[in-house]
Amino acid sequence: MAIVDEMVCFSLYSATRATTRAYTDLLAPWKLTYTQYLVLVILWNEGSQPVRQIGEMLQLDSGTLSPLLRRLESKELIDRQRSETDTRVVNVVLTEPGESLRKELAHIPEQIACGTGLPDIASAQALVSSLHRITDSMQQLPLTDSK
Amino acid sequence: MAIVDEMVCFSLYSATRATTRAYTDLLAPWKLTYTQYLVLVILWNEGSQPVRQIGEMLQLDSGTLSPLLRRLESKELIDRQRSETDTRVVNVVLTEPGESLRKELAHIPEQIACGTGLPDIASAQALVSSLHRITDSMQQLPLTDSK
DNA sequence: TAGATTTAAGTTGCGCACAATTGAATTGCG
DNA sequence: CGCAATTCAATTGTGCGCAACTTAAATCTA
Repeated sequence: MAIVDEMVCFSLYSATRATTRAYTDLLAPWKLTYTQYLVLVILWNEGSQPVRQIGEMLQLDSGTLSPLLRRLESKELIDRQRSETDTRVVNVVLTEPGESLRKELAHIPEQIACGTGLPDIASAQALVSSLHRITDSMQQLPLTDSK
Repeated sequence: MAIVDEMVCFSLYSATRATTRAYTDLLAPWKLTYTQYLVLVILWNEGSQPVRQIGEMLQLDSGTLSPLLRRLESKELIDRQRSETDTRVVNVVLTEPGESLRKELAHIPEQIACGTGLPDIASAQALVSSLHRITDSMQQLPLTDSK
């Protein structure tokens, strides 16, 4: 293997940047980034969530999320409400404009669907499960620090 | 489709970050990033290249490459030599330490190979071609700006 | 050949990704 | 109960990715 695997990683890297650019273009009229969009998708689908939950779903830490949420807040798409039962926790809540953005952005999944160029659902699902396997197995790398 | 496709993009995004983290861990003893490693791989395999060529191969512009090359230069792994025939062009050349790093990092592709968890070359190649298709088709998105 | 266009590399600025640290609050345990 | 350990969010600092712009040089063209 070896060379092929470096190709796997590089083509992953390329494909991700290409899709992120596509989202960037689609989201440009709203000046949203792909990651900001992902947070909104979570809130639309799952309702209000603590920062920690969002971080768990997206595998992002507060170092990424805190400033990102600040930006969404300054766009008035979300509110941050400190929990009363546990004041360490900050709950992220959609504002009314954030809620109504859902319909406005409803066209995006479809556009991305075309963008992938995948022929059918089956091949998309096959790809997804293949990618999940890589993600899992990469996360379990032993780190046999070899120097 | 729609939801599945957002899943394709998100699992791409996750898999890429997982592999990048794996490279980061493997490269930590040398304090190199994945992108810096990619530049070195190009130089090892293709020899000295102008910045523009490297950018074409990695699909990165000078806004990313210039500071990255500066860092590789300050580590004394590369030299930047302005072309004599066309003084706009800067040729990136491996130094002796940069050259010899090749053997020192020869274990990495294998480690990554294990990390992917892919069963055989055939499935790796299938994945790569699937990813290439996505990259190409994403890059050709019409951008029918819909607002 | 002179001037316009194009090209190469660099710079600036912004946002994400992530490691490391901080500070405050809660939980667990003796 | 009281203190140590843990948890949550935020902050700081570094590097990448990319858009927009700058500068200098080469090329094209009238």
